[in-house]
Amino acid sequence: MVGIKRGGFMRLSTRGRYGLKAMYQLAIHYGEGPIPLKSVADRQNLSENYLEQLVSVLRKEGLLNSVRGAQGGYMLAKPPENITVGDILRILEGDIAPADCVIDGGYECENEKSCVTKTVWIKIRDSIDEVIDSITLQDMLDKRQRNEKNFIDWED
Amino acid sequence: MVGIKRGGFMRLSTRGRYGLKAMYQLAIHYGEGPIPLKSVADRQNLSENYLEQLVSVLRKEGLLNSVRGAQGGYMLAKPPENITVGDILRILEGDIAPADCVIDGGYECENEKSCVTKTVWIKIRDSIDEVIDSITLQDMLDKRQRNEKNFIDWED
DNA sequence: TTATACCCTACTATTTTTGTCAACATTCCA
DNA sequence: TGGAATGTTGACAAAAATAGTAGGGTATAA
Repeated sequence: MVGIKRGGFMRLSTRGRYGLKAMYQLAIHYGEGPIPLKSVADRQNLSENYLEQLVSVLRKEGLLNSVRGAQGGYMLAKPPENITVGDILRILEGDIAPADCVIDGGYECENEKSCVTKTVWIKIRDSIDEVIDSITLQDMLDKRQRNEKNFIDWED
Repeated sequence: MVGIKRGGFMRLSTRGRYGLKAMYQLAIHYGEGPIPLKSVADRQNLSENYLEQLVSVLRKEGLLNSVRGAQGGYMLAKPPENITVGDILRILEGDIAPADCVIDGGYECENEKSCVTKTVWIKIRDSIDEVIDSITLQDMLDKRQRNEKNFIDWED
């Protein structure tokens, strides 16, 4: 079984996972001015340096604004209802693509028109797209509201 | 951008991709007796040794039967309509899991009950499950039938 | 008895992931 | 005005996963 075992399937990397958690946390504090990344990293026990790399990309792509210096930090560049999970994941992880041949403008295999497995990858891709594009940060905040009874501090 | 760039997202490894292609090819020849793996590997320009590792797992899990010796080969252990894409991918790639915390019996994070990002991973997982469990090899054969005008030899 | 083909295990090269580290720039506040 | 807080950037590196390669063994048909 060497070279065969595998941890999982369709897994997101930490980039997407940490990134979404960070964005969610910033959404909770939307409207409160800049939030230092250190507070986000501490809460979630992540490397601040590593998270910084992710957040930096989100800023360049226009999802976050930053304020430098003391009392600075990061904040959402748009209201939570205008940012979807898909926006975040695509920036951090790239396009959704079970296989190369379903990336727009990407590699195409020789038998493009009749490739049957490709139709499977497309269905998978479309179904993921539908889910992540339909959930906004505001939806997540609403969900949190409904969970308030079980609320645990570190989520904020 | 160092350490930041990434090829894609929710990508299958070659294990799942090659494995499904191989199973599809064997489905095409279902009922014709054992098909040598070499013919499958040649058609798809894959390493026979590598494909053998994948196919070996599929056999152990009961999706394939094998016949050793000259004129031997592999064949589906069940009719194509009784084998789903999900059966194949789960055997080769493991359980579907955008994140560890959504694997049954797997790791659970501290704030289990109120974790909002987890609900996102669950929705993604369920939507993939629904797609791959609903497509059988027979469905893929039917699709091929409808594509017959564009039919290209190597797909067989 | 020989060629064909499955069976099994070990090894390795490459790529991706997941960070670390250090130097620097900007801003606030005492 | 100076230092502490904070964002900005790029180089580097350890660890894990992926994608094979290699080669010997075993069973069977012809």
